[in-house]
Amino acid sequence: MEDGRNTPVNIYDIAELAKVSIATVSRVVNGSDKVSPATRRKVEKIIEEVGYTPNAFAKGLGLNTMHTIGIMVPSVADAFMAEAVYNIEQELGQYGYDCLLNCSGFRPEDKKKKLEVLLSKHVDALILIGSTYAGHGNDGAETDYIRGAAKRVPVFVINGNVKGDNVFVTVCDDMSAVADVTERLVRSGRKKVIFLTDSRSYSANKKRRGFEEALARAGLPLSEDRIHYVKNDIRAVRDYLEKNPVTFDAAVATEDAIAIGVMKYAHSVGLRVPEDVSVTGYNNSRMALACEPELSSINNGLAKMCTSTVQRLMAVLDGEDGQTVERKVVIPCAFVERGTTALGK
Amino acid sequence: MEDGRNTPVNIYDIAELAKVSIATVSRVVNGSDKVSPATRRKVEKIIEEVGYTPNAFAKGLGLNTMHTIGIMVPSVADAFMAEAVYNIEQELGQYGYDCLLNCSGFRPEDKKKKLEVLLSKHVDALILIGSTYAGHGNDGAETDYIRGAAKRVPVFVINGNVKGDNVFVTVCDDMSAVADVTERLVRSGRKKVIFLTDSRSYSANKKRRGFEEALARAGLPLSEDRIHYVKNDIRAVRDYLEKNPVTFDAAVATEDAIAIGVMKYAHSVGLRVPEDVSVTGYNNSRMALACEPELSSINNGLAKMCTSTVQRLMAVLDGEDGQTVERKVVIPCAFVERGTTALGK
DNA sequence: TTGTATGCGTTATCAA
DNA sequence: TTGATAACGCATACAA
Repeated sequence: MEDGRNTPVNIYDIAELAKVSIATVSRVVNGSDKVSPATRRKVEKIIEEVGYTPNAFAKGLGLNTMHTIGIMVPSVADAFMAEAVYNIEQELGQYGYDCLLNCSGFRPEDKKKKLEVLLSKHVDALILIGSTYAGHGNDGAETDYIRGAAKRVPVFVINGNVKGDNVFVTVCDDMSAVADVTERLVRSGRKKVIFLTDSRSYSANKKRRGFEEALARAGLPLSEDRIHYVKNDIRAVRDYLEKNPVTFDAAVATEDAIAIGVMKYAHSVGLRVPEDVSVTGYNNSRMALACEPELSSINNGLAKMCTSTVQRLMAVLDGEDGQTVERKVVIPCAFVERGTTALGK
Repeated sequence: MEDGRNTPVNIYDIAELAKVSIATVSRVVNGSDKVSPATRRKVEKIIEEVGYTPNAFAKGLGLNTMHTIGIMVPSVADAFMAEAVYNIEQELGQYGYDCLLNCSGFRPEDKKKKLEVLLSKHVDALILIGSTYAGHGNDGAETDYIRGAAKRVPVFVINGNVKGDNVFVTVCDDMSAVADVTERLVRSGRKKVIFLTDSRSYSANKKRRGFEEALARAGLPLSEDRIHYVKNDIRAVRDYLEKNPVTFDAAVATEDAIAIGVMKYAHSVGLRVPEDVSVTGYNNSRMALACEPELSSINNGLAKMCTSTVQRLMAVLDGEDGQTVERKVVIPCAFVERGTTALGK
């Protein structure tokens, strides 16, 4: 043991060296005011000298918390998820909580398994990010595993609607956002607006409904070739459109990458953006600034969703168990117009 | 307590209900083969009925590990960091380890503080991602805090070189990669290649040195206006070039976003890519596919760096303390040519 | 194969 | 202001 590391020094060692009881050491470490200045200094000196650090597991065992929140996302490599995790991590840090991160993928059995892993580590609460955890937005069997988890700790879902006791959700108003932008495209003179998405999740379905209602309000037919399910991948979307000829003069996409795929297609067949076709993306990611022209995109208020989630999480942990904390919060979206549309006011 | 949640059931409860000792319950839970099938079934039945889960803190206290690795990045909102975290999380999960994630920012005092937070949670090891943690790549005072942490647990640094006992590093061969691509640009007939970076980190300095050596080998002068320090932001780079007129026919950037900023500038002043100017990026991120034409970029072998890191981490935790595990691994980079260069073979 | 007893390192209660 | 001691819940060496 000459390398200096792995020197397990505990509260008894400190007590012995300082010639006090472990209770006094504990008081010093935790900043109790029931310690005389003299003994405090004495104990602090020893602690400093031997480099004592309290054992977090023992502390956790006694207090029944290690101030850790479990975060689950399908993949943190996705830009949207990454930003969500970043926001949440920063906010939780402010309150002295840390993040146990878990990437579950999209397969239901994996989600369940990973959720169990997180729970087994005795986290204080769970935050699930992404509409993939919400099934189709109801309280059906597909989200039973979330309600199961909520029997143990409070569960917060971002961007998905799940009903259940001890389950709190934060969503954005996707439907209105898509309806608004679709309506504005039509009013600006576009005759054939198409809708592209990569998912049938709760969130994607809300967007689709917004699109369909806007068409209905405008008295436009909802033909089959208005709706397209594609992969969330620039090249895949371009290839899809090249292989499946659809004529359109505006495209509403539920992901920025999909929108850029549309732009790539337009470029390859000689259509000008926005003169010949308008394109709108979703999430207002950094990618929206990478293409040319820059992509108009819907900002879904991610930062606000994260802030609200963490605030309510803290309220719940602070013991406001029950009705005082909002079960569901809806954040409005904002359309950020750039060069791929010309909607005017 | 009628809501079913927060029902603390421990090993003693199970033992009592199953009429066995806690040792037997423990054996069942941990899959020991020293249990008769009959008692196993009996105990499992009770566990199932009352929904018993072992307390992770108590387990951690006894075994002195909770199988958790601390991950530190400056910001997980950055695409490169996010992908690194994703890779690592997936790999660690295979070995039954979880990630405590911490975003430190770039300020030295914050890095130290956050590192302390991670250590205070009694993680089994630390992984620091990004050359920002490496200072200037030496063993100077600026990285003392890392060696300090390494006195407590093994520390793994990705993309940065730090010397120290119990410190393991994984880097990519940035210098060769930049030197190679610069050389090829010159050979393809470019007269004035410029270099753009956003940092003076260990990694950025290696890239700069590669650029300078390539110029030297080609017998080209290294005038001051060859090297440019800019912000890692598309618009900022475009604005910078518009305000600081430099003539160039090729640009080597240390981030994809910087390269795209150069493309935006070229577009705004009517320069064609790649006919008038060649542009190369770094990290081969998804953004490289978003611009038009698609961006040639250097793939820094992130996936391989992560794999190597986790493998060696496991080796160290498995008790191969010492010399058997490689202290430093260098991963080669690969140039991915797309539409912004025309280097040929 | 099963049970008993102890240690792991805290915090908190209660006396002094 | 300080100290002794009991939880906290588990794993495990040792005994039976």
